[in-house]
Amino acid sequence: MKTRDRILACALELFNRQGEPNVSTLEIANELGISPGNLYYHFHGKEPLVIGLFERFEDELMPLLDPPLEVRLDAEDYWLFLHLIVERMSQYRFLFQDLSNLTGRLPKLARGMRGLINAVKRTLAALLASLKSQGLVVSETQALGQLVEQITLTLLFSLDYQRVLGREGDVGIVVYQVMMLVAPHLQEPARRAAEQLAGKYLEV
Amino acid sequence: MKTRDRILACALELFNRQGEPNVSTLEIANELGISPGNLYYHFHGKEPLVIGLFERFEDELMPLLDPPLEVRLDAEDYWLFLHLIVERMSQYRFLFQDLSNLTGRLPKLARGMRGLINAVKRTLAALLASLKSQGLVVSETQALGQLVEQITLTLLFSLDYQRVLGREGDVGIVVYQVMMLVAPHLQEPARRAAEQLAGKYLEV
DNA sequence: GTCTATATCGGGATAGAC
DNA sequence: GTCTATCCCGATATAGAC
Repeated sequence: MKTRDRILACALELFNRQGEPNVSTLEIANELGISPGNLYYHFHGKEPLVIGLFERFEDELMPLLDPPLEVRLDAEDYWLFLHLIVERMSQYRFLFQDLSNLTGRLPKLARGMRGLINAVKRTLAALLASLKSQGLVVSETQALGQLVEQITLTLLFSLDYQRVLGREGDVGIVVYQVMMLVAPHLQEPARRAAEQLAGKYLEV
Repeated sequence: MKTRDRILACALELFNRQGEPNVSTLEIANELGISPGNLYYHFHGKEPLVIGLFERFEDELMPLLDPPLEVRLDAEDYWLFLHLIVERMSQYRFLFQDLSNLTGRLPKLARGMRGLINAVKRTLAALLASLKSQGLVVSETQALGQLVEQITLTLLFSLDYQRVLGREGDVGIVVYQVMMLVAPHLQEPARRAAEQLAGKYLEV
């Protein structure tokens, strides 16, 4: 494994554990057992490091956003889709712990993040539209647009929310929250099923 | 106005504008036209400053959380209540821009914040229960519990969300989002009314 | 590519005069 | 209470040897 990659991996680990603002380049170098100068040779500071990690995240997430919309999909596909996204986000959770700061400090990151978020929203909307066309979803288009916003907000901040409350954040609770968010918009048989299934997610 | 209060006011201003991590005590002193030493005399660093501001926020918010539950209140009271809370939060928005970091760094703040959040949740739940007892709200208790969580999450992070998206965050959009969150749980006449009224909030 | 050593810089902290 | 003048420290940056 190349040093460059080891640095990225180690930085990700430390950022996730302690929060990006609380990790210095020196700390990363020490943890890896290399010199600060060496780290600087590969990455000129923390910013390129963060950008590098974000690009990885982007590369890993984008493929998940291709919606297989051809055939009829049901609510369960929706949950699976959400689960995959949340899973991936939690691997790079430091990006979302300090979202405001990071995007404020790094305009490049801000642009990239906005692009990603929009891609996620498009996919969410497409999936919802598909459910609606099958009669599984009943609400108006306006309400569904707002629902997409709510889901996105929840995806971005739910782990933070859990952390602030002192619960340790796990992936399951995010999926649970989103399911409960969608449930009121579902037609009655599917609705109850969703609420039941959501409960299962909490226990895991 | 005493120096101590001027410091607090100025710090609040700068924190809100630039984000707490991006403001140094030196900067605050310069802005005020006093010396760093003087500032240090009043507040030994940024932490007591942040705590001081939080305590003010607490004092201002708590009175709003006394729910006047005696008489029948309708959905409109709910919106007003939300509006007041959001308004107050936006005056201390720096607290929420870096919630994770701040609560991570300052355990005292974390405790206080959790207390406040719980108080808000209790009030939200009480109001919803009141609406339900009048038949205005139809959903199950489980769903309502989850709704309270969602509203709280939205209150805490919606401004952040707007900022990340590049829209400048205003108070109206938060109220709008929360209203749309509650709407699906309302009985039909009230529901449509809520969605209509919500639209108005966007234009302001 | 990697190391050691040093330079630079900014924020936080503190002493002592007024 | 307020100022000036330091000091300390950690983080970033960079030069030059291996």
